[in-house]
Amino acid sequence: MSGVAGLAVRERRVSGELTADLSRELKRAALEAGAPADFEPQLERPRDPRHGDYATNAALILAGQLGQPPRQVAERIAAVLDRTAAGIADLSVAGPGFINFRLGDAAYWRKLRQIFAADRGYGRGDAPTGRRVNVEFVSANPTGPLHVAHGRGAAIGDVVASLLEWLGDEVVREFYVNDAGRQIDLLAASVEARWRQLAGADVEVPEGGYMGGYVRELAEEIEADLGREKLAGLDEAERRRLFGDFAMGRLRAEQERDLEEFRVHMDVFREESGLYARGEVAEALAQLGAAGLTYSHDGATWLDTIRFGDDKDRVLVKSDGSYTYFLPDVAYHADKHARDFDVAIDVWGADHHGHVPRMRAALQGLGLPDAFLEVLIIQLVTVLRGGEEVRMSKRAGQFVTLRELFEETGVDVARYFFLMRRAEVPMSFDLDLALDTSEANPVYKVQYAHARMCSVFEKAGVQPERIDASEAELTELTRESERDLAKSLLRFPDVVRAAAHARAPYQVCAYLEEVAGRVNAWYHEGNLEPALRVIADGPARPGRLALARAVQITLRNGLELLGVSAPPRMARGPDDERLPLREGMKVR
RNA sequence: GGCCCCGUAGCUCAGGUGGAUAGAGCGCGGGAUUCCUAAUCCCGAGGCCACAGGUUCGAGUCCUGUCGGGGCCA
Repeated sequence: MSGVAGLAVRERRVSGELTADLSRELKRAALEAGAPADFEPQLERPRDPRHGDYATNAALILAGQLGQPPRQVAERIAAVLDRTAAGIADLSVAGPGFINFRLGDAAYWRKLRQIFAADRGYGRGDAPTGRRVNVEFVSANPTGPLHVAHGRGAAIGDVVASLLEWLGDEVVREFYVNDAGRQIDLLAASVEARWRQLAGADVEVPEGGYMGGYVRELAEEIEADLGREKLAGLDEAERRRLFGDFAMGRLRAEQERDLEEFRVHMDVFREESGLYARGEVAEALAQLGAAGLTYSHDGATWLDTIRFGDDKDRVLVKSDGSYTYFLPDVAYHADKHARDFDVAIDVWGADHHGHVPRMRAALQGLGLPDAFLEVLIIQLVTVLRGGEEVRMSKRAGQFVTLRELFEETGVDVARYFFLMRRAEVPMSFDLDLALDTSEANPVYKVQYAHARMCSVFEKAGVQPERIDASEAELTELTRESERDLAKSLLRFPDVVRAAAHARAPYQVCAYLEEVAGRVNAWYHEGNLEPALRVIADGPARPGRLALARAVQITLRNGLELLGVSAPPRMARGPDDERLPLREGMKVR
């Protein structure tokens, strides 16, 4: 969506107090070198760390304006820059005209201490933004269990919501319940057909009906609950309605229970039937008509969406007088706006991406701001087992349910796997990898790095909450691995912000894996040289324990943001015991 | 036929507003531990960034077209 891309904040571009002095002095130097008064030099983190902690391409940009070679401009800026005031330890002009900076250690250690103070708040914004955001996701029809594709949307929607909360937005997690349409009638008819089959009747599930085994179970349940005689005594329409309500109620409860166990808590379940009952659907139709955007053709009522960029107009009311699914959807979004949200983020499956232009068009027709609606398209999920795709067919009622998936892999693994890929790329969920407890599995790598720090504190006999260190103590940390690790930890707030703006949880996963890698490399040095262990006695011990504490806080907060647990220890059985049941997952 | 997403190492994927020698994990080859839990770490091999043009001092990145994979709509 263009709205999303336009909002993207690049994490490589940096801001914040760590570089405040440098930014200020750099600008001063650039002005002295002849830059226009409104010139704002950009700092970025070089891809290659050997180029320094930060770099600026200011000279390359100014070269054109000044009519001088970039390197000459760079040299000039470098010459007039006050290195002490900028807090830099080192500077170089390189490549086509980049200026690279290395900060003095003091800046890092000063900043690291703030992690202890922030603790659970580390990574969160420090003030509410005042923005109200509605994140609508999953929104499965109440006609069957949630399947794996819902799981991907659930995990991503939930974490996008969390990311925005961390920024300081007020966020509502919402599930839209399509409880009023044709699908519900079909569900009722399907249950009824199964119910009649129970008595030996020779009837078929209707065309397009629901074939899954759960439909038969529902029929059995309703008969057990109410008794066959009572059901048989009802007139057909009434019985049909009863079946529909019963089935829907059960399925909705099951969906909600699955989500809760998947650690997704919805604040609001908004029902389509309520939109009708409150007259909001008719109201939306009237408003669009009053705005002169509808017309009659072939007995149907059409919405002129072409004028807002759709490729064809859309039907709102069919020639038989019934509404299309599109009209209540429009009313629903108007309802979100009426509930005072500043932004509505819809998480949709790939099969709905074609609906985006018409929805935007309709909302524009209602006078809503274009930026109100943001749509996140989640691409398909295929499940792989033994390298083979587990075939799913909705029509035949065959699919792997979300519950089956997370019961087999565990919620942590399932959530993390859904989160670690960009939403707009189709993903394959590799069950063999998910069930692998070795280094191949990134979830465990991150959790393990966290557990290691917990174990260190236990060994050291210190309470992590009490750990702090003076700047002087931190200055004892002189190893490259320690400096690298500290720098990674300090990026966390920037990573959260960038991931939030890009609506991209996967960036948090990538970051946590990077931190875990650096933690392990640092820790490992102690395996080779006992004097380098975190808990080894010596002048560096307080600083190392403090660094370990900062790691613990950062990884724990990062995992919490993803809804993944951060256990204090990782229990692992012997190799032959770590094979969960591969046949456990049924296709239902 | 129209529209959307994607094409980067054997596999799964990062690569930002065009910028320095294109990265990670897995897999593969080699090495490290009687360890503060090795669920780890270190080294190595492995690339016409699908293809062809264009814009630019500079293109994996922007533009056009072609091919290939997936999806949506008729």
